[in-house]
Amino acid sequence: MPELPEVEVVRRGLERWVAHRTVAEVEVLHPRSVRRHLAGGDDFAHRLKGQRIGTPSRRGKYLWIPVDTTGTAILAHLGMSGQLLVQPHQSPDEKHLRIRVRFDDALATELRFVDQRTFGGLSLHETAPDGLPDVIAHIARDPFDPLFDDEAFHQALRRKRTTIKRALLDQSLISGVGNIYADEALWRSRIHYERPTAGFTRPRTAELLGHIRDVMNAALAVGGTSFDSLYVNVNGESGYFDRSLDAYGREGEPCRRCTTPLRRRPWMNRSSYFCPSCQRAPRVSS
DNA sequence: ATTCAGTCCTGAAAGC
DNA sequence: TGCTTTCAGGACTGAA
Repeated sequence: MPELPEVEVVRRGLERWVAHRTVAEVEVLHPRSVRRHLAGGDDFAHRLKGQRIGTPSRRGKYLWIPVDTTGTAILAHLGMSGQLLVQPHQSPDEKHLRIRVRFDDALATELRFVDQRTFGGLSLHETAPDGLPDVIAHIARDPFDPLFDDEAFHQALRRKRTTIKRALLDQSLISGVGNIYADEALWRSRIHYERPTAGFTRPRTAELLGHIRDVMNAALAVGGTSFDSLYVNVNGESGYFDRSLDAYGREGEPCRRCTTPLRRRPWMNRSSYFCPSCQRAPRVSS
């Protein structure tokens, strides 16, 4: 489940292996993987052919590669199971290969978008003067963006009538945080996922942001998180951070702070993992 | 305006 | 054994 650290690992791989190459041909093998490209797969392939691509950027879980001189960029989202692989031409096609990009050079490698569940995809979009693809203008800066505004984030939390985990997953407030790192950062902060944001104090917001940055930095340091081999980075290597998780996926296992068994609660069609002792539920709900 | 449930998808694992 | 059900969940859509 790629979140910010995993996407950043992919971005770095793309920067190393495909930046500044010229596209020879694009093959779209599944229409759903280009569904955000409204003109369709043929148009996507045609527009990229012969174009030189630039250095990849990232905001939250989105990454994009500018297409030189066109004012557009290839936007990528990995969804749940997407991978961007750089593979030798002769490497056999992956079972869930959705898009292939061949290059006009002698490196003998191609870029492949592989995605079992097809929640992710590639598309081409116009870019704003700052380079941001227009369709992700609503995505907030992520906590590693130098222009992320901690104070503005705090004030936004205070204004909302929602609970903290919903807010963390709201990509228009803060981007890059998904279910896993939300649970991890809340555990580190000893905050229950249903705590209302309206009552957050400035120190509490600051501590939470600090833990979000810490846990994501730790994941980045080991190359991302992997649970079931669905996530592989651009060089085909899995991350190992899952062994370091303190909350996510640890139902019934002892809290590493207080030994209380962790709990799992169904939450918004997914799960929340927490320590019932360290992370006390707010007094009343609704 | 804001919040929130429903929807998409595949395959592993659990249930019967 | 083999079929059916459940679960994983990011982000968009449209309803309340």
